[in-house]
Amino acid sequence: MIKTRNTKQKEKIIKYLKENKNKHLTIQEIQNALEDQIGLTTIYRMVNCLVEKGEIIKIPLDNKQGFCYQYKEHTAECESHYHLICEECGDLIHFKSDKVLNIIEQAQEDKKFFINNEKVVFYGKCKECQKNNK
Amino acid sequence: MIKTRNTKQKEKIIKYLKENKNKHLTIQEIQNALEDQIGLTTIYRMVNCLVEKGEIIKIPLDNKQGFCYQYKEHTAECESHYHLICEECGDLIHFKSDKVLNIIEQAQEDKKFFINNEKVVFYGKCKECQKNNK
DNA sequence: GTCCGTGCAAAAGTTTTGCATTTAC
DNA sequence: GTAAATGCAAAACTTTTGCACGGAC
Repeated sequence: MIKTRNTKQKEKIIKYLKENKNKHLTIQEIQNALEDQIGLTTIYRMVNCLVEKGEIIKIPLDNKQGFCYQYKEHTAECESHYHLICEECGDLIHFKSDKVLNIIEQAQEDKKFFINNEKVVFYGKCKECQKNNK
Repeated sequence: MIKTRNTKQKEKIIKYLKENKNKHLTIQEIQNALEDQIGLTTIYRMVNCLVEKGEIIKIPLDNKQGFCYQYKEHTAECESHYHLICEECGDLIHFKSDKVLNIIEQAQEDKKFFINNEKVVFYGKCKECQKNNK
């Protein structure tokens, strides 16, 4: 499914994703943000197309079913950021560490597995949730 | 939802999970494996209860909706294993690396985020799928 | 004019909930 | 006997599919 034509819907979805490169958006959030109600079907199709083309990443949510999406960052500033997802509140935090690169190399050597550098996820408990239930 | 009573269903589900500590099972796989058809509802409730009690982990699947579950390993042999999930075929591979511990410490320091050592996921492409589409 | 993209409705898949029945204690 | 666990049916939710219509080219 490769979308080649320029449509108003396509433009608006991509514009919104680009304006929110630092956020991880669910399909619902994308639809709610776009005032002139674009059909869910269209958003799903567009987003899946962008995932296939490698322009955005798809991250599974932990505490509920579904996924969130994020435009890939190509600036130096946001390079090599990883994801911390709180198992309790579902919050998604960016995390930078050059140590992950070593692991990526090791997986390549040990298992011949190619790790997608943009999609490394650590689940656990965020600062706030740690406070709340102790 | 705290299950306290001992029932046949509970016993069988836990027995099966324990016997398959090295596997990541979906709800469907658990149901199919247990000959005397235990209701899906019961399996969902039991599994969620075990997740809450911290006896098993819940890992989101990448290429389709849903989750898989695995009994926590407490033996030295399986300690500190992490997960490689193929974005293409959905295969889940175990991976050991002591380098992850450094990252866990760093997340604690930088972000005050407590990473669940049993739930570290690297998405990417497995050996076979790398071969298949080049 | 052709055919791709959209959006509605419907379907498919996963997980949760309500409720009557069964079972553990 | 009481309260908890089970399991069916139905609901809730997310995602996909079929199909007719509209718009891009």
